[in-house]
Amino acid sequence: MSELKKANRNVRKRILEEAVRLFSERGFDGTSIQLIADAVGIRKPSLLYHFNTKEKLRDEVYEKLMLHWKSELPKLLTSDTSDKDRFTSMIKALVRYFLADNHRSRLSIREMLDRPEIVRDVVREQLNPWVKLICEYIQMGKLNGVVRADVNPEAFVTHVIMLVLGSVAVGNVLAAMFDDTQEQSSNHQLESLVQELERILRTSLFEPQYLQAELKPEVSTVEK
Amino acid sequence: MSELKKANRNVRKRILEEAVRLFSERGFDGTSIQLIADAVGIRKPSLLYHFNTKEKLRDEVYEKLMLHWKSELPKLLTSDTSDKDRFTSMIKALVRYFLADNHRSRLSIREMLDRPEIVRDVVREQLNPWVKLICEYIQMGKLNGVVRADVNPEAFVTHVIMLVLGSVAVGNVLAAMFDDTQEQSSNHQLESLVQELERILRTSLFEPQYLQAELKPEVSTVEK
DNA sequence: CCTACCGATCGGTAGG
DNA sequence: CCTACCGATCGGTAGG
Repeated sequence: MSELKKANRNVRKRILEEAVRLFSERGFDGTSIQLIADAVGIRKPSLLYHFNTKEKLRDEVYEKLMLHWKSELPKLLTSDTSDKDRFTSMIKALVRYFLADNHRSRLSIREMLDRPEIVRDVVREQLNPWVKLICEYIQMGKLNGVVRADVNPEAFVTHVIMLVLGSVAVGNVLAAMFDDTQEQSSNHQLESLVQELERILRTSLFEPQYLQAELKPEVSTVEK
Repeated sequence: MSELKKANRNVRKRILEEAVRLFSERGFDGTSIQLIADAVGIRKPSLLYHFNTKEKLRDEVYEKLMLHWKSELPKLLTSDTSDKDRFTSMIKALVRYFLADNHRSRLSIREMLDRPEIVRDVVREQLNPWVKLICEYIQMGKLNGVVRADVNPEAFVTHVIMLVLGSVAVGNVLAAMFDDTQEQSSNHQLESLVQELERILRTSLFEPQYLQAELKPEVSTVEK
């Protein structure tokens, strides 16, 4: 019996993996459960045994996305480093997370486009306290003179997330504007995109005198 | 006969309008031609008389998106203002265009996610010369000492587009992170988002001594 | 611009 | 986890 349960859990896991991949590549409406079942190597009704409806599958896919931050944000924000380092490591964590698997960023953006009201509610309920804490740190940075006085903390944080998500999800599509030859190694493109992203954020957040290399690029862990 | 043609063109136009709206809200795969026909107030086969297939309709929707920049970019870039003003007015034009109708930004992002290879090719063919010109201006700005020496022109321009698209398309979804009460006027949210966007770009592009208010916010024309 | 109609595929169920 | 099957909807065509 425990054998069966373990086997079931493995199939469940594989269904979720293929769903993540296909939803991110083709969108929810562009992906039939038949297609997911084929990718896993099972029949459609078997998939529906694990996830009663297509909606349930979607919900679980996105739940997994949020779960990471619900557990990670508290850790990042309660570490006892200086404000400046804390903010820096926040951005690094963001970049690292989405860079490790670019399905995650595409999935996030698609969900914001497809179900804006639902994402609004989830984001508000789950992220609000942590994100407000970040803003308080930025405010403290202003008082310290580390952070520029004209920064709008809420809007700034929003743009940080937007830039990271955007760079990973569609960065190399937009960067094609500059290819005059054929497509070059998109990995190098993404790397310089992330480097410039960090420069932009660093420069626009901190007062000039604190502008040494707080945000060293660290893009070695590009994968998949 | 000319009466008929005029009537036909009006229906065609209305089909395109509803397609733009529905594709941007629900995505291509999430929008049936039946749904579009209903919105226009005609039958499905009538829609297919104007656009032989659903793909043709999609193509024309996105062609309209590109056409604007193919005609606008040359004008913006050949105006004889200073480099600094030129770059500033570029960003203003970007913001104004996408702010005027947020379907445009959602549509653009969706297409980048759904058909990355096709968008790559279109973007490379249509935008490459103009976007490279922008980079040359930034390079000149570096030599003048107006632009910061550590700017990566290509990556910077990519991020500019990403920030504008992202802010208009999903800005108020992300900004919900900060609502602790109910949803506040999302118009005000978007306004401060754009203002911070311009601050970030200005600060990270120009050398400090050229940092007066080149990019005055100008968000009064929010519509739809 | 319409009615009438098509095969294919959609998400999902019955029953084992 | 499977076979067999369901009604509904998909994009599209014939013909006027």
